[in-house]
Amino acid sequence: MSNKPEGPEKGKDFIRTIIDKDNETGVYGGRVHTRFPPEPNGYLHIGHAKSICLNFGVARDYQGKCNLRFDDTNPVKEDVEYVDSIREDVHWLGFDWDANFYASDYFEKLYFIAELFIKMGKAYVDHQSADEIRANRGTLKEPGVPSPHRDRTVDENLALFRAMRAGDMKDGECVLRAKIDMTAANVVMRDPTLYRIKHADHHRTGAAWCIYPMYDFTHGLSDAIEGVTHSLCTLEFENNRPLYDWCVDTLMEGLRQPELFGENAAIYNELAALPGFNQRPRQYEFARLNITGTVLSKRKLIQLVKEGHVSGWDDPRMPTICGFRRRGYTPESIRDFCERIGIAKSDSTVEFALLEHCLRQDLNDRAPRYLGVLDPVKLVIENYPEDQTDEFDMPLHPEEESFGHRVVPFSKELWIEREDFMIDPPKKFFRLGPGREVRLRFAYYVTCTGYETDPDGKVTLIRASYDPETKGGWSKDGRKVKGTLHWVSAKHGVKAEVRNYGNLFTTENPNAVEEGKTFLDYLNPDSLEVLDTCWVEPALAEMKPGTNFQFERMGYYCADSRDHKPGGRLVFNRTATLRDTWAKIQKKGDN
RNA sequence: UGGGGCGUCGUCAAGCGGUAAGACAUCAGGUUUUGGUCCUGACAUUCGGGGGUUCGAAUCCUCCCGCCCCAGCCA
Repeated sequence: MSNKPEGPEKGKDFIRTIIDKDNETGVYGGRVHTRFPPEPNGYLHIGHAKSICLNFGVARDYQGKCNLRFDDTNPVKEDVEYVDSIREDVHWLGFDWDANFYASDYFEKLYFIAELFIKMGKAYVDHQSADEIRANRGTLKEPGVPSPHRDRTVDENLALFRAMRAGDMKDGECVLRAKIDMTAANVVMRDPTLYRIKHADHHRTGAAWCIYPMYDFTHGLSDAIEGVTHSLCTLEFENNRPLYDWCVDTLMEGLRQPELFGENAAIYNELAALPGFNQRPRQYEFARLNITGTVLSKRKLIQLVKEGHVSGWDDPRMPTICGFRRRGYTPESIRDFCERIGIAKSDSTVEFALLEHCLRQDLNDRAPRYLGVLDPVKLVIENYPEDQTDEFDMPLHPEEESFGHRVVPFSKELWIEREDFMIDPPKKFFRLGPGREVRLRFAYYVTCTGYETDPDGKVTLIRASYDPETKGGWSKDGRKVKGTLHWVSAKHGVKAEVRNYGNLFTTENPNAVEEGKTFLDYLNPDSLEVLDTCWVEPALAEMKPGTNFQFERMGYYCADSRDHKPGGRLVFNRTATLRDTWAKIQKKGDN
């Protein structure tokens, strides 16, 4: 299809450029292996989608592999609820892992690697309190001071570490630390903690362990064990890369010293035989995703859920994958978005409008069209016979005939949108007003002959006459109308609840808040609008939960996956509005 | 001079010494039985700033400025 001239591919991100280079030099023998490594301590959000699309996308582009690996090294924060949701969300996004591992799968191996480090004189047990360790770590500008336990003998350290594992010590009594450099300019390298004691049940390993490895120790080694080649993470881990390398390098060095293996030779030989130790993984960092108008930090999302500011992780206003799913976003639109934003190293905030564009582009192609009146006012066609009914065959998609048709009944009394009528309309208003003629979509031309109001001046009923010669919405005489309105037959319409969602926050950047305020002070009190007097065409009564469609002229909607019941209560979520140039014109007029 | 990163259109983002891609947004038109879609056009003489190297610099050197990350027994 593409007949572009050859040459260096344009627009490739820096990571793929690195991989190209690696493939040229053959460091990994052409292998490309990535992993998506979430901690199961919360639900995935759109920021994770960026990482997922990158990691799985790279594997796909290079015929490589991508693992799903749960970084489950902190049992007190993690739960199976989260691992289940993460697996579901990754699948829903359209990706499948070559293997699903857990860091906890490696607890035994990691433990022996820690022992190896001790035997190499590269790790020691420190009995300083957490406070003492912090105090002795120094500051960003001053070096740290060595622990008084830093020079314990190998035998002493080994005995202590084994006692840690055996459960002989209480939480916090001591830790295993890497012996690196207390004066390192990079604070991460000042004898980082490798293992801590937690007498806590783990969601997978139960009570088997009371010591748990730290992220920095676990991550690179897990990558190496799995044969990962390119370990992609976000920018805030740049400072951790030297430690990542230190752990992998130290292990490789240790594996070259069989005299240290002792009775655990089997496990060390197994490790040495893994591809990850001949072709060691490298970490690369890219900028995490920020989107205008929302928050993407786990802490804040948890707060929104726990404090009840939203109905749950899958509240359609949430930037979580399950929130977007329930809102009606398609996986295709999210993937398209992730491709368009690119991968780079500069901190950036993408406009929400881009995501919405991707969504609309996808839904325009695939959403069937229906008629629904959300804020109804009655329209009576005075010259239309009382007991007559027309049945209009209407296409489900304006451009794509393959969507087929459905039949929509029409009768004397109809519901139309309240905002489609004005008693005293301005010149650019193309809709209904006294004496004006408009088209009822796919039905007839009607002319407004009168209206009624209540004492407050609110329109309660509109009268009109129709032209029988315009059946189907065409006029044989070539007469044109400026406006086309959607409608629902009052006699045949079905009642529905519509939930319109707006921005969760009132500010573009809820992360940058005024002094003394929190992001919660910017919650939009009007982010959810529930309309429970809507009338929709009969065909929608049997719609399956989760189905995307468009209410013509109103927006993209989907049947709610929790509350919508075919044949029963109908609940529709607004996924997105249509682009609205009329609203723009109005706004201009106001100013 | 604590260390590590980053600065190209309003927002993302290509570009890697040969004379500023693309997308979103915005604006102006056209088509239209959705004020939708679609189509057309406009939109960085300039790449954080100053010097320098070069026939030629967003790309190389240098100084300066701004922003982000790091002192968890979190990830």
